[in-house]
Amino acid sequence: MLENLNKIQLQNPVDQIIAQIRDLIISGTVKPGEKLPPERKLAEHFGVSRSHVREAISKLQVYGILKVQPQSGTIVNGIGIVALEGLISNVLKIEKTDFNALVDTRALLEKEAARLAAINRNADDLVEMHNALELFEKKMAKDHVAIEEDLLFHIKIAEAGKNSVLKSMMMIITPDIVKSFTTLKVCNKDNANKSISQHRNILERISAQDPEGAVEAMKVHLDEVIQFSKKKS
Amino acid sequence: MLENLNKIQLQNPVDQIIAQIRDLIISGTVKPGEKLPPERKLAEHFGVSRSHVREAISKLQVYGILKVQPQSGTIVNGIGIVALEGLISNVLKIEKTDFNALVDTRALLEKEAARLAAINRNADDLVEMHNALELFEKKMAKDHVAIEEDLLFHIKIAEAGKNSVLKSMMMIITPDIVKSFTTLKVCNKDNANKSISQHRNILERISAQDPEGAVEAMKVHLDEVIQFSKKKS
DNA sequence: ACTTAAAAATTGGTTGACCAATTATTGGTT
DNA sequence: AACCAATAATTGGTCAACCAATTTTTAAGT
Repeated sequence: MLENLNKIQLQNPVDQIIAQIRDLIISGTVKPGEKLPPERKLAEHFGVSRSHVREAISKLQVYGILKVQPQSGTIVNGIGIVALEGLISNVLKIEKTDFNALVDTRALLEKEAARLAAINRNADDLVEMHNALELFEKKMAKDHVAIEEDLLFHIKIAEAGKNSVLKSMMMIITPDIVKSFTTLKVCNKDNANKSISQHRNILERISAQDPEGAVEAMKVHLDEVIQFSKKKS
Repeated sequence: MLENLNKIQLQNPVDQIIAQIRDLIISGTVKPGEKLPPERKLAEHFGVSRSHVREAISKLQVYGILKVQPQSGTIVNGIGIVALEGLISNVLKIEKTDFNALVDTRALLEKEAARLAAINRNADDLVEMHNALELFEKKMAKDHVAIEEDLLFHIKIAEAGKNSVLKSMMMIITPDIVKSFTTLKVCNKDNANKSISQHRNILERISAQDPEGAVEAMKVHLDEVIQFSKKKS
C-alpha cells in the first residue's frame, strides 16, 4: 500500500518536471551560472501549463538548485546550497536537544565523508578540493570568516566520497551548523589560521589515501564545533 | 551587501506567509493532524492573491511541515524534528537513488545507533527493545519473514540511542532497504534462526553497555545485506 | 428520530489573460 | 563602424475564472 502511494506521487507532473530539470543540470546541458529555458518554453516542451513549471522551479529554489531572477530568467546555482541557509533552525524550529543531535549527526556524516574521500577520490576530486581550499584560504585571509567557501570545501569532500545519499544528508544539515557556529564564533586571525590548518590536514590525509588519518583530521576540526554547541546549553 | 539582499527577501510576500503559517503551528493554534484554513481564506486574511498562498504552501510542503490533500485541505504534519523526515525524504527524491549508497549509509547510521544505544539506553529502552525482539522472533518462527517486526527492533535501537536526527534519517532509508532485501532473500528456517541470533547479540551488547561490541554485532548483522547489494551490481 | 440519496457548497488544481521589468532589436546620428 | 535612444519582444509575476473532487447541507422516506 505504501508502495502504491509512492508510485502515484512519482507520476505527478511537478515531480516529473523537477526530475527533468535536474537531468538537464546533471548532464551538463545547462551549467551553473547559465539560464534555464524560459518558463513558457519549458511548459510547451513538457506539454503542461506554465503553473506546473512555476511550481517545479519554486521547489527547486527551496533546494537551492535554481535561483529566479524576475523578468530575466532562472539561473542554475553553482553549489546548490545558498537557499538552504538557515533552513533547519529557522524554518523547522529545532529544539535545543534536537540541535545537539544535529551537530552529533553532522560529525558522524562528515567523518564518514572524509573516510570515503580518502578511499574513493580521483585526480579531478583532488583538484576540486584543492581549489575549494584555496578559495577558503583567500577569503579567510581577507575577512577571517568564509561561510560559503567553508561549505564548498566540505561539499567537495562529500563529492569525492562518491556516496550521493551521504552527500544529500550532509547538504541538509551542514550549512545550518556551519552558519550558526560561524556567526557566534570569534573571528580573528588566530582562529582563521587554525581553521585553515585543519582544512589542510584533512586534504593531506585524503590525498595520501589514508582513511583513518582523514577521519582523525576531520574529528579534530569538528571537535571545536561540538564543544561549542554543547556549551551553548 | 549580502545582508541587504537577505533583507529584501524577507519582505517578499511568500516568505511572510510562510513565517505566519509557521507561527500558527508553533503557537499551537493549528495542531499536527489538523487542517489549515482554506487557501482562499488565508489569501483574504493576508490581503494577497491565492497564488501567493499556494506558493507558500508548496514550499512548506518541501520542508515537510505541510501536506496537501486535493479538494479536501492542507494538513499540518508538524514542525521541528517531526518535519525533518519529510525534508530528508524530499531531498533524497531529487537525487537519483543509488541503492549501494543507500545501503552503505544505512549501515553507517545503524552502527552508530547501536553504539549510542549501548551508551544512552535506560531500563525502559531495554524493555522496549526486548519486547520488539520477542515480536520479531514470534513472527519469524511462524513465517520465516517479519518485515515490520524487524523494522520495529531497529527503530527501538535508534530510540535508545537518544539522537533524534539519526533516528529521522534511519526512518527514511531503513524501511525501504529492509523491505527490498527481505523480498529477495531466501526465507527459510536457517536464515530465520541466523537473523534471530544476530538480533539477540546486538541486544546483548547494548544491554551490557558495550558500544564497540554493539557496533560489531550490528556490523555482522548488516554485512549480509551489504554483500547482497554489492552482488546485485 | 434516523437513514439515505441528491443537491449545493467548498476545496485544491489548472488555465489564459494581463502586468511590470528586463532584454533585444531597430533606426537615427555622428 | 560605433554609439545612443526609442521601440518591440520577452520574461517572470499576478489575477480571476473555470474545472474536478470532496465535504456539507438539504430533502425525502421510513
